[in-house]
Amino acid sequence: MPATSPYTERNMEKEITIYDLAKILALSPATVSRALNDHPAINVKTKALIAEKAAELGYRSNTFASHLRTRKTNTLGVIVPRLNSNFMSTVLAGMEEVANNFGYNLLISQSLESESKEQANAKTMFNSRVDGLLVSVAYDTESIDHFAAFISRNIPVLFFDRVMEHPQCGSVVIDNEQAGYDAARHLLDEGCRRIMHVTGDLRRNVYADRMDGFKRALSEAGIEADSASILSTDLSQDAGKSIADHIDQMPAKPDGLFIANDLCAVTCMQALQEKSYTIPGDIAIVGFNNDPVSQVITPQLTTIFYPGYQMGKTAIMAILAQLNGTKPLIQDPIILRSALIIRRSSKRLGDS
Amino acid sequence: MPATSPYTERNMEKEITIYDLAKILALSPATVSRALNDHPAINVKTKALIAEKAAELGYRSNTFASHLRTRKTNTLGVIVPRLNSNFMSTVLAGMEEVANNFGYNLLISQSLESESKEQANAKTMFNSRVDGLLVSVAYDTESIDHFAAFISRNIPVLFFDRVMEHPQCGSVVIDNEQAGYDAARHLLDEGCRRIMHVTGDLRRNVYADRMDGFKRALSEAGIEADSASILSTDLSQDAGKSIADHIDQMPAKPDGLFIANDLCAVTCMQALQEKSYTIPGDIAIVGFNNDPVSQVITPQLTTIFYPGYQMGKTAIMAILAQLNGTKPLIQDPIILRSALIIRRSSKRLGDS
DNA sequence: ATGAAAGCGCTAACAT
DNA sequence: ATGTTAGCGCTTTCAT
Repeated sequence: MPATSPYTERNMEKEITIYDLAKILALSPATVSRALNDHPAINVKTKALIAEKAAELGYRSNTFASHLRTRKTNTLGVIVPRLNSNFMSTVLAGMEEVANNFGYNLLISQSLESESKEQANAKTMFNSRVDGLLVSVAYDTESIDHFAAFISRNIPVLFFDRVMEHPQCGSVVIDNEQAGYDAARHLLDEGCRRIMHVTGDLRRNVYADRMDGFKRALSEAGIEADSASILSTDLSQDAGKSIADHIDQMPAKPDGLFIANDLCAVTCMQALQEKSYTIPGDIAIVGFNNDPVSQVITPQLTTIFYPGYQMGKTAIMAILAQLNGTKPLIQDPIILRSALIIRRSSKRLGDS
Repeated sequence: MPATSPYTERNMEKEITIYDLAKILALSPATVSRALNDHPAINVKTKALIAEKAAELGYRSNTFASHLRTRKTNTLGVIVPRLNSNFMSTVLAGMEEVANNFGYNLLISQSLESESKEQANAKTMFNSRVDGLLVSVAYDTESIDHFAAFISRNIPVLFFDRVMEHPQCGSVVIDNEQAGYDAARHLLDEGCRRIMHVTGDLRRNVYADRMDGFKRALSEAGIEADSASILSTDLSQDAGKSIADHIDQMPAKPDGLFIANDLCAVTCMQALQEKSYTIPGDIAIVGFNNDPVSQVITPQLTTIFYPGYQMGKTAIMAILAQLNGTKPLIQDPIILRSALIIRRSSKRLGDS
């Protein structure tokens, strides 16, 4: 075999094109193209003929030629902080299901909680010409300038869960303020009076809002949420241990603990138990996310149910609606229902 | 200016092409293209000039035109049974990291454990012209004909975790047989004599191999692994409960239990505890995967560490090596190390 | 070191 | 209902 150009070396089987099909069937490429796209003006019998031949010869549409013409990619970009959390992978599963049903592909990348990686991801997405972009921002993201290129080109950008405010961007969230309120209120109802809240980076809406709800519940109960009762951490498992140490050193220990993440809460709970604190007797605990671990720990962890799958599905539907012009722009955030799930880790009063 | 659509007036930033760049700089498109691709024959100063202007005008390469010419997409397809398991999302996180470093994108889809969905996914991947395909097959996949199109076109297909045998396809796995052996052997060492194994669909290598290892350990110990001691389920959480019911009804109950999935094992364990069995006293339990829940359950669950992140990274490296011709074809499966992690759920003998 | 020109495969006016 | 034709923006011979 003679030396060939770099591209012919790898795939030896020739690709069938609409020209091949056209020639074989003595039709024009245009007719073939229309038939393959189910254009109404094409005779049903012709369509059938073409479809059959295409299948027989293993024709496959060249999406790049198509995209080059149509300027549509049928691909949505997704940027998430991490892929490997139970919540996020559930969101992605929901997204994938809907996107797939509507003929869209997902280009997924993770920022690893870093704004600079997020910027790089955004750039890649932009160059990949995604039709729309779904983002849950990183821990330390300050600005959203890296999405400006999308916005100025009218490529829809939709934030979910960890959202940023922008007049041109939709968002899908849960009511974190209410969830935080519910959690704190529940602890109050169980008789807790010195309640501590462990939260994440307060630049993120999810944590700031939960804290606001927490404070509102306390203030309604006439309790001052002083700064000592709020601890901002990275909500990692390590943080869970540190929190237990911290509590152990406090002169006036809390009798209630609201931690904005189940994994962190569970680690903290175990560390406290090792130090011989009883849960919920000494300290009642509420987590967040309804992660599988929350049902496995003893005692089972009271937590907030977080509709990840539905959030993923909703986000895709919303951005597709925007793409198809079904809805001009979803101004207001779409708010999904979350719910307090009461389990043993917080039940201090009778009734069990 | 000719009549245009109402939208062109405002806000539609025109896409800059290499032709625009060429015209502005009084160069040819060819030079611009070469400069942008860092071709050695181009003057350094020219390159700098072009790069600067490109940045200034917000030029972005049209990957479709590029792909149309080069027949490379820099995209790898990934088909997994489900996105939302701790193991799989960890694998994907590893894949994404490496792929990203090498300038590749990931097109991810889930088969939802169904062969027909897997076939549809494969078709989409094929039409998307992925440069390579990574697959962990569905629960019920019988044939791999749906990957034939890739193989015949020399598009690398690499299986990971749940693999199929094919002379042209590489694979990345752990030594499931050895892991199964280790698990059973450990239970034997702890004094168990009536050991039961709960497994998944035996068409899948991961389950068949673990079972083989299990049987080998038992037979070495002179114990017959009769059919009654092996239970094939879907390894779901519901299955975990059913298993507990089943055991509760057995006349001669097992004193050791090896369940090929942590989530299932944990649910089963909780159900057994509810029935007042003590773990490990009455029944010692070993799971599989080292899922976060395994460290949270009381007593903590002995399990097999499964290097998900590394598996993801390794799989991408292997397929890229094949793509770049660095390695012609990885005939033998790449086997990653797994490890038994002994925790309290299986410690029946002293030493603690 | 740079340029001219020919496509890659498809779609969509604009014909007929 | 079908055909003609002109690009979409890029890369890469082959020339200079």
